[in-house]
Amino acid sequence: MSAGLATRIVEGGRPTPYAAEVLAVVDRIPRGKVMSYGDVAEFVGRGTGRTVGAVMSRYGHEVPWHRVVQASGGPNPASPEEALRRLRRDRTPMRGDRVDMRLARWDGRGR
DNA sequence: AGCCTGACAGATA
DNA sequence: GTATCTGCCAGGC
Repeated sequence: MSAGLATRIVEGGRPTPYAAEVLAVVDRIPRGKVMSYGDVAEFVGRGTGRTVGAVMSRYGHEVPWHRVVQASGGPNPASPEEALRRLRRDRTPMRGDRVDMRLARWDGRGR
């Protein structure tokens, strides 16, 4: 069985330049705001939601990972319960178990 | 250089 | 609301 991208995206345990850019953006998302995987890719200027997800699966623990959500507002699929707790703690605008993207989406400005 | 794998997203039924 | 399908692209092999 071969390792997936999530475990292969790094080399020598160090983030690739792309991974570092993704992490830098995620690290700046303010409390109460979120970005979708696709939003992060767009903001970084390369990659797609999939590649951002690959970075998050390997390095999520180093940043406010719960603030990266699905475009639908759905929480992090790896730890949805914990993600929801943290989002509520952040006072993120929610609609049930989904983030209200209209109110909570961060445009990358400020901070 | 080519193939493969994804913590995605939009379109469609 | 759900289920499929298709395009996407970085990175490891």
